[in-house]
Amino acid sequence: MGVTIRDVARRAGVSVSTASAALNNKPFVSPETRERVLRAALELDYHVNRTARNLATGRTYQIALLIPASLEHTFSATDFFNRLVRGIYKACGEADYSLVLYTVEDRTELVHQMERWARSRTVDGFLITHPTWDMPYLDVLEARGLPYVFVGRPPAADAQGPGYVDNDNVRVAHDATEHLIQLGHKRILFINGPARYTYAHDRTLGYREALAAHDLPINPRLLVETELTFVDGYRVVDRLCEVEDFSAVVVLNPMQALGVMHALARHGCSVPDDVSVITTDCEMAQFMHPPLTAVDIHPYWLGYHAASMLLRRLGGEAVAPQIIPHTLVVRESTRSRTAG
Amino acid sequence: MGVTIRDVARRAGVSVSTASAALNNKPFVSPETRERVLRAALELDYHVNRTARNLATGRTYQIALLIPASLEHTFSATDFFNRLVRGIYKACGEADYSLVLYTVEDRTELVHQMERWARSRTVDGFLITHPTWDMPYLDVLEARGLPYVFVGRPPAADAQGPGYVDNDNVRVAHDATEHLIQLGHKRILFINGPARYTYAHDRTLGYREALAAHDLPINPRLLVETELTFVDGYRVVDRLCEVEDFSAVVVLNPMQALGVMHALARHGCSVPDDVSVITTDCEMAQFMHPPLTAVDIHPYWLGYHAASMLLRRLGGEAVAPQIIPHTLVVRESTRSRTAG
DNA sequence: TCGCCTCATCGAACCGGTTCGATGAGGCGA
DNA sequence: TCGCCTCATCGAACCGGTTCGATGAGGCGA
Repeated sequence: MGVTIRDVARRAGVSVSTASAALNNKPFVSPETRERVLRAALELDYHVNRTARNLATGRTYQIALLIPASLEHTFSATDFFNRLVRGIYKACGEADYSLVLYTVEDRTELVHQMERWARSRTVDGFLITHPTWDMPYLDVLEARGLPYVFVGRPPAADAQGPGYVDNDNVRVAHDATEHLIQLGHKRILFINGPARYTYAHDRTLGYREALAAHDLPINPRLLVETELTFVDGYRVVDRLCEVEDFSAVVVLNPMQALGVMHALARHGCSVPDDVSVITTDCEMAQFMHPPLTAVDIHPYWLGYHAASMLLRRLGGEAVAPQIIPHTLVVRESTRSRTAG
Repeated sequence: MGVTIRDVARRAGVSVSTASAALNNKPFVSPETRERVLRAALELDYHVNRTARNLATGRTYQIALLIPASLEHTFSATDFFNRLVRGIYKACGEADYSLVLYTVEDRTELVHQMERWARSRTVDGFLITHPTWDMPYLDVLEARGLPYVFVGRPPAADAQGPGYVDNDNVRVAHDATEHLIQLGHKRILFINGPARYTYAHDRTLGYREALAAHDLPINPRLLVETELTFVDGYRVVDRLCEVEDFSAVVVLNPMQALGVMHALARHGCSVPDDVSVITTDCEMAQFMHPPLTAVDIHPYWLGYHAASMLLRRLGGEAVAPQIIPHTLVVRESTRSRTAG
């Protein structure tokens, strides 16, 4: 069945250790010997047994993507996860790494499960999305010396910490808000994600900064934190429509945005005639009625660079945080306050 | 760093082979010895090194999910892929298997890439979605003796073949069409997926059967095969609106359906007042204007049972094809032809 | 009491690589 | 010509498990 390195060595007339050295491009192998070994490998259709190599080197050439269970349903309806995974996959493929998927149904099980994953040594490192302020399972990774990189800014984002790739979420929220202010909007509802995510903190900051820069008052009742589902977005607008006055909504999650659109429609508010709406981009956004103005946070590149960063760390390199630029895509859901 | 089975054996005062036997629940170990070994393992916090076990047993306890590249963008916008993966993941977790993601950007590279995957022996078996009539890369798997299971009916679906899990696509299309016929529709546009997928063949059959059962004529111009994107759905309706007369559309893919909805809107056709539309279910469907009537094909269970089947095959069991029942979810996009 | 059988345990080989100290051929300078 | 140095190659150990034939203690019947 299997051609082993011993077969290759025999055919090339060298020892196993020399064959190994030749196949791994060690510098001290003579050109003729290397040539002979490589030809023998080719003739025998030899390919390294990864399991054996893993055991000998102590590395698995696999990384895990850890998906917080609480996001499973959120992921379902938007393409953030898919674009992220494609980026990660691309980076892994380039380095001949495999991508393993890890998730856990019950968040309270996460520390326990993380211990099992860490002990099993199935992967060389972890990619962790949506960092929160409290991540007790990181202790497990630290204790076992398993590297990890965040997609999103971790709580303690110092240069010494683990690497991360993120958008500048202060500016993401700032630019979305600024876009509406430029259109003449003054009362802007900001629907944020749950406070447990670090990005929610940053986005609140960006929203406040944009308003402050134009000397606009901040109405705390127009600053709402809620979960990331359709129903949560719907409820916020449904509740505030009657009691608060606003002409625009910043809702930087597509599922929430969908809920917002429906609540507005139910209350007889037309988008963008009565209320402008801006969200983060997903494939669906361009097909909505009306097509949604959005900030594209480029999940593919978040994934690609996060994976690349983790692979560099596995190679022993020091890494610095990396910021992926976002872009504003103006479509038809935002309109000048004074016009039509 | 690592506690090995030799440490456990020493502490328990037995040989390594006895320790291994005890830890693996072999029947010939005496109860007292087993007890001593397990206690030693617990005290030392021993856990098997999977890589070493893999090398010794020749198994990796990992399976791969192969995603056809051509579907990447389709997956992005619907939750089929996410639900499928969650089901697969669940089954893997129960058996302590890991899930590895495989895809390839360029379909012509697939055979070549499959050879690399097969040779690397990173996984014990493959889960393959969206089988087509021609899958040359299967020869690679056969040659290497790597088991695989399909999500979807393979071309030669005999009992001896590899296992598969699928909906009954004849009935899926039949039931969708029948639902419209029951509402009084007679001219029903059927937008199918590309003919290269086996399911497209089955669904055409179901559509034809439903019409035939009610002695309704089949207009070949109302039977269209096209790719699975928004634009494809849009184009079909955009083209046919002017030249063909139909009062309902069966479009069993959410992205195509979205395109259909937009094309109908652009041509001034109201759903469901002028045209009824039925699709396959995704989270988005319930949030559309109007909420879409849909056939739920239960991707979670497709994934769960396909993975379970593959794991059973890896355990040496023979497996039989399995059909996941679909369910009709009536919402507001289908309406009686004579009413309102 | 002796011989045989059963069965729990053991030791060594093995899975297929990598690593590292030892070896020895060849070239150089004196 | 001799001794030393360089460097390509080699052999053995190792990674951490599993497997399988060998072993030997204990119990049984004659």
